Amino acid sequence: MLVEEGFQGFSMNRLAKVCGVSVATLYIYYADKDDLIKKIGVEIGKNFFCTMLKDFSPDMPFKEGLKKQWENRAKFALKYPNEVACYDIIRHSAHGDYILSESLKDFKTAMGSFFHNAVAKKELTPIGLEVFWSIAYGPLYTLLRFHKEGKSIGGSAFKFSKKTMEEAFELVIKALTP
Amino acid sequence: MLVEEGFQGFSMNRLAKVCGVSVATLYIYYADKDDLIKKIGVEIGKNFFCTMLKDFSPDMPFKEGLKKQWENRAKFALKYPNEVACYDIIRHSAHGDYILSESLKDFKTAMGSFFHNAVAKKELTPIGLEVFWSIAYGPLYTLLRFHKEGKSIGGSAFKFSKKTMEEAFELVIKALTP
DNA sequence: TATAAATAAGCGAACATTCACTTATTTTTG
DNA sequence: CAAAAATAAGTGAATGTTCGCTTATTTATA
Repeated sequence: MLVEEGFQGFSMNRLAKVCGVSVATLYIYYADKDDLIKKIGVEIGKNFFCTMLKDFSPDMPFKEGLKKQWENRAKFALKYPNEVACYDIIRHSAHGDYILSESLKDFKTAMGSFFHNAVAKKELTPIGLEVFWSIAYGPLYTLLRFHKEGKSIGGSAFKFSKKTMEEAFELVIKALTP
Repeated sequence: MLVEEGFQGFSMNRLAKVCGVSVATLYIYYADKDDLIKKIGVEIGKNFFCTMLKDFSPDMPFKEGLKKQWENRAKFALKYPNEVACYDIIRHSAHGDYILSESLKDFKTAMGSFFHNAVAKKELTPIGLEVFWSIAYGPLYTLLRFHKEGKSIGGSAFKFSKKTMEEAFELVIKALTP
């Protein structure tokens, strides 16, 4: 409902009707509407970041590790487009901060280590953490947004593919490695 | 109101009260709530993309042209944070597609020319348009999002600066130029 | 030019509907 | 049969929207 109709079309009464349960039943499992939204957001976020770290270790060689993260991220986006879209909506709502801080908890430590390891091993140009992040993931996120919207800049049709991803990935590596 | 309280806290009656007019007056100028939101979104979007093209020409040398776009984009984000945040909220609502297609109309032609010119002049590695866009602007957008949220990955405080922007920009140029 | 007619702009109060949430009752389960 | 789970049927408050009416400005008429 959130994805298809946005926050405006999302209400407890309508949700209950669609689910085939009474409104009151919702309030057995969730304290209130905010609680429900938060819990959905956190649940998606947990899965999201858990998937991101699959077969990944902060000790991996930089290029290999980043590639794995791109693959995991892309796989999740393609497999669960609704969940991703829903997460995006909730993150852009008033609960955004809470959701993010809650779901990033485990993820951020792993990423911090990965970054510092790579710099120490001289596999990564020493730059600010934010700049690193923006170059390393910004392009991927942009491509996935194009895919979600079904079209790229200019309105022409676009579909995310392994080939597109690898083309972008090589350029990112070119930018980040000494 | 949209920025400070989100879609949930935004109603026609409250808007009218804050504006110091009657609710009925709003309906003289806007057909309904959706119409009002759309028109605000399109207005911001038009300004947004107009600013992006200030002092820019598709014939400029690639590096110079891209730098100008980065500067224009960053300047707008820092000067009108509320407008940008509002635009972001509306774009993530049910009206997102309409707003985007409406405000991108003029912008996309200029960007297409810029891209093709640069490839023809061999100032830009020949790649897919979407890959180009993702590398060229993805990092900037990511940095501006960090700035808006006031913190970067991991929760540490972050403030967008010219220095940060230039560090990222040089890496993007490194990735995109032959 | 003075006055009447027409139009534009705005308003408060009300409309039906929907909202998040609750209570009192019934059904299911162990 | 007792506890837990689910429900139907509400609650008042808030929602988007409209109605009948007033005030201010412009245009047309005598």
